[in-house]
Amino acid sequence: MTAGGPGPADDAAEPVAGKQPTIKTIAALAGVGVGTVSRVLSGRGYVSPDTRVKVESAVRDLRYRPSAIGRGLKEQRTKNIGLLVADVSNSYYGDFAKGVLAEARHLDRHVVVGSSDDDPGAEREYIELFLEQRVEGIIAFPSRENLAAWREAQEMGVHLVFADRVLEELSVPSVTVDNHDGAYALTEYLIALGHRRIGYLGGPRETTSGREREQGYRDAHGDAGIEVDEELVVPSHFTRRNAFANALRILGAGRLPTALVASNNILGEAALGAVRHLDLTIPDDISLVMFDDVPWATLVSPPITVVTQPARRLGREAARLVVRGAEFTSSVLVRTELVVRSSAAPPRAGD
Amino acid sequence: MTAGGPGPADDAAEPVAGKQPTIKTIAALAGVGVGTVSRVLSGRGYVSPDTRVKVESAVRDLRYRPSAIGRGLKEQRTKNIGLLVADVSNSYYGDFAKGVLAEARHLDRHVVVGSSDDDPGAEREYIELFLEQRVEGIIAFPSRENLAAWREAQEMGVHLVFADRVLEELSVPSVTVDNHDGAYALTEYLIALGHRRIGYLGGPRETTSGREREQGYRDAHGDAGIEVDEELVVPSHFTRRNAFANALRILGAGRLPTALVASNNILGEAALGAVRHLDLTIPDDISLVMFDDVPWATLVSPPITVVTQPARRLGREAARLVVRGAEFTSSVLVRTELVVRSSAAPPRAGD
DNA sequence: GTGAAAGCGCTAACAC
DNA sequence: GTGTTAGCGCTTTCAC
Repeated sequence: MTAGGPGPADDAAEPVAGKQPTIKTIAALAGVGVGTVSRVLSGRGYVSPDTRVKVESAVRDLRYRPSAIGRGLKEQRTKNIGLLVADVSNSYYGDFAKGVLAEARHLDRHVVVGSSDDDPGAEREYIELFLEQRVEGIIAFPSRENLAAWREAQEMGVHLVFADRVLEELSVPSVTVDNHDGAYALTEYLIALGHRRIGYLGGPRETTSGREREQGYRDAHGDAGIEVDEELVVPSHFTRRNAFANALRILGAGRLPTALVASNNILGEAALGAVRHLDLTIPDDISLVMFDDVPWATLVSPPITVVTQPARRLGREAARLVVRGAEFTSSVLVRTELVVRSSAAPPRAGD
Repeated sequence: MTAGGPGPADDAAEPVAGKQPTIKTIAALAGVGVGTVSRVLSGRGYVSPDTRVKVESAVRDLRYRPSAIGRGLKEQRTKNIGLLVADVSNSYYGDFAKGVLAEARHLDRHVVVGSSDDDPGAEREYIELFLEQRVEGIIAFPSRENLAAWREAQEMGVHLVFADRVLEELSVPSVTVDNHDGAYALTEYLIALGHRRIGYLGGPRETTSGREREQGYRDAHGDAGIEVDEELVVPSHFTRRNAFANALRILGAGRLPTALVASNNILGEAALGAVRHLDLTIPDDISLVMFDDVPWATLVSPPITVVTQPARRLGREAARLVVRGAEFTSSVLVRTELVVRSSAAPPRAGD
């Protein structure tokens, strides 16, 4: 730092591979006690300017970095938070993670990430791991299969924040969008265009978000006095293969629906793929709308009408809540927004 | 575990919020010494079956989880590795991260993630943070601005693995694709179709990958005896706004190129957006090919011809290398693969 | 104002 | 076989 540029040799103060200086090393070099070094570093307590300078220069010379492990042991907690998503490569989770990371950095926290691939076993392992790491909190898209594990984590005093869905048995703060509202808006929009046979490619009914969205779809029908054709309502897992097969199933129903609602980005991708596969034209043969405003929604033609979830913002909120150790009552619920583009049109006469 | 189901009260053995049992607690409950508990848990050394049972049951009763902090302090290292990407929400990095996480889990490692947004300052902070955390290794997409910091990390004995690009001054193992080859294949393919005015929307020339890809584009021209029109070669940062502006710049050049190569997914997205913005038709008005086989490449019409990078596999390899503490000479270089779809066609007669 | 020392949870060396 | 103990790096209390 003093000389500017990577000058080859100052003295004998070069750090050696694998041997990191400890606070004791610094104390010795500065000719003071370890307590003093600690005081200088933390800024707590008084040190004479003279001593301070000596310590600081020793710190620089040896490129000393206090060990988070040593500190963590003493303070009985880390500044780490665990983030558990279903699939890091899904851009929705990616956006969410981005929000978490940004806020975490801001709050001087570090994020250990797990990707469970929707496998409850993997989820469980990650919970266990986070607990062993003594993380300060965990942000997760939880599955009910691990209810007991989540409860235990909570009882151990780990701050929990759930995202997207909720486990009703547990009083855990959450960040979610208004799922019912979003699905309702999408469906209502299609109904207003004149559609009466609307397919619904939904998420698993095991999650609250899956159920809420489906209910939104159903309520939009009910409020318009339209009956839902159960053949057109298909819950699906979020794997690409599964989603594609289920999309085909809807499109292969007795009579082709005139419109289709996909309840997240993976399902939307599958729906679009299936539509293409069957050589159908959007919106002439079928209208398509979906949850999540992914980058490709405006790249395809026609651009897709969507309901957006502010994933990044939800991530930021989650990080804030988890660090604060917020109560259940501080849960964040944000509204979705309908973005109308060109993938839906009135059904053809005769349909 | 014994009773199955979350039975309300066994005894007084319920864990209390915030107070986690330590090895000493277990030892006391089992009526043995802490060393014995440690031996049972680690499986090293002998313990009588009798004692083992007592310890194990105490562990279960108290839901004891050994503290990674305590262990880390003693063993002078953690099982954490740092992963530093430019943008977690970019699906390329997401895929890469997925590979890293999968392999890390397999190797019993945990991953602390940072997202630098291509900001060298943020990158530096993350390096610092990883070092304080005493991570075992770091996987990163490095920027040359932090050469000194990376060197220092290496000197401290932290295992480094670079991805995508390389810092030539440092002898660090890397996982990369054959950048030159990929860009060459893309360009050569266009030339074979008859194109002579091919635009190139590339990455920053500061990175080795940016330079190598551009050189591939140039060499394909050279080998075909075609001169490159410098006006058509535009390096760009990977921000969406920047990329879009640069794409427009190429498409607004003196004479419209008949084809365009985008050197990664963000640039491809921008290129496609710009093409749409100008109301050009692919491939009639212009052919478009790109690096990275993103999900949307087959969702748009016509589907885009790409060169694929096996991001997930690269992530796995990176994790393996970093845990092994591999040498520079174990660097992994994988070939790209040209996937021909329908976004390129011979130029129109007269162009 | 500063040094010495205890103790956080764990492992490993050593004594029994 | 098993208990005891030292010590990992740090913070903090308590004498001086």
